[in-house]
Amino acid sequence: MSIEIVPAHAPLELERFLPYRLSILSNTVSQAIAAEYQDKFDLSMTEWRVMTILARFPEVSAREVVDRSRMDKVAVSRAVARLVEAGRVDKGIHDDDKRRSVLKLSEAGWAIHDEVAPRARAHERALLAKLDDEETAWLGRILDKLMVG
Amino acid sequence: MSIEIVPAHAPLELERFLPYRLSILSNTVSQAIAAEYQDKFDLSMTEWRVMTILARFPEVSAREVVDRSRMDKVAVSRAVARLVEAGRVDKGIHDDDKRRSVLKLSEAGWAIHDEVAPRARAHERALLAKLDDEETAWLGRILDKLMVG
DNA sequence: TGCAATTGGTTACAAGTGAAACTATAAGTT
DNA sequence: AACTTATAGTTTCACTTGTAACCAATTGCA
Repeated sequence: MSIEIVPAHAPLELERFLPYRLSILSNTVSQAIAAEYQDKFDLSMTEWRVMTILARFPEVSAREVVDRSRMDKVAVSRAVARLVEAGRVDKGIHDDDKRRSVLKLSEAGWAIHDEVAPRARAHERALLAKLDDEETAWLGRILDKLMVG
Repeated sequence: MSIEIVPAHAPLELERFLPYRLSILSNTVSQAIAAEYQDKFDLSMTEWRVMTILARFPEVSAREVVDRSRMDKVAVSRAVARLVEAGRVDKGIHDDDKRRSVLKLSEAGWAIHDEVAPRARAHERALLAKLDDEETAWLGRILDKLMVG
């Protein structure tokens, strides 16, 4: 006959706890990528993300950047201000709505983008290199499912 | 005959970019869990993580908390200070090494732990409920592989 | 034993961040 | 048109966070 031992408190095992593992993994990867541009270009992660949005969707407003990036409104405002200040983003005013900004990368902005983007992709490849094709495929599908709802 | 258009800049597609997706997913999940304790117990995420470590490994030093949690030394120091201040952690000094702290949850700390831990686990379950058993198994293995090296 | 190097932990300062208040423009209502 | 409401974006203030400097106890070693 076995005696079942009921633990008094049932602590979480942090290192097996999915949200924690996701957090560690995500931070590790993001910081490795950020290291590619933070020192070299004096660029924050928020600024870099704004730049990637502007690279894909030129001439958008700050609002659209917020919508597309899940970043905070204030964070975007500040990132844009710094990017404009540094001459990396050109900022105009929308013709039909004077509240709206019209943002796009400047030449200098594109130059940075074109240097950083391949390095970012290289990090993604390095990460995926740890997986075989089957695992990579599963990961894609699983993330899709986890991210809905 | 098809004309191949070579994009001038090859921008990242943020929403398919693995590091970005991990970041969004991780933040969404972590914030949902944090919502369980931040307002109710005035507890930061760092403090909660320290508490989970102390729940599993009573009588450890701050150094051990750092080692086990991948958190920053200063962050842990501050979290512990607040937890002690709030009467949730008891802090002693190691017998053989007077630099070392000896930390453990107080009664009040355990009470909070025992209330929050099941809610945290419920979030994990809710997340995994989006996956079937096969996907869950793959996810575990994949995270293991991604997190080594 | 004495002194430099190391380690556990805290403090100080600067930079980053979020919530709320604010400005300016636009849209809707009567 | 006059007035309320909503939206785009910025600023302010309090709080958090990260880096580096720091203090005190311990270890290594000449």
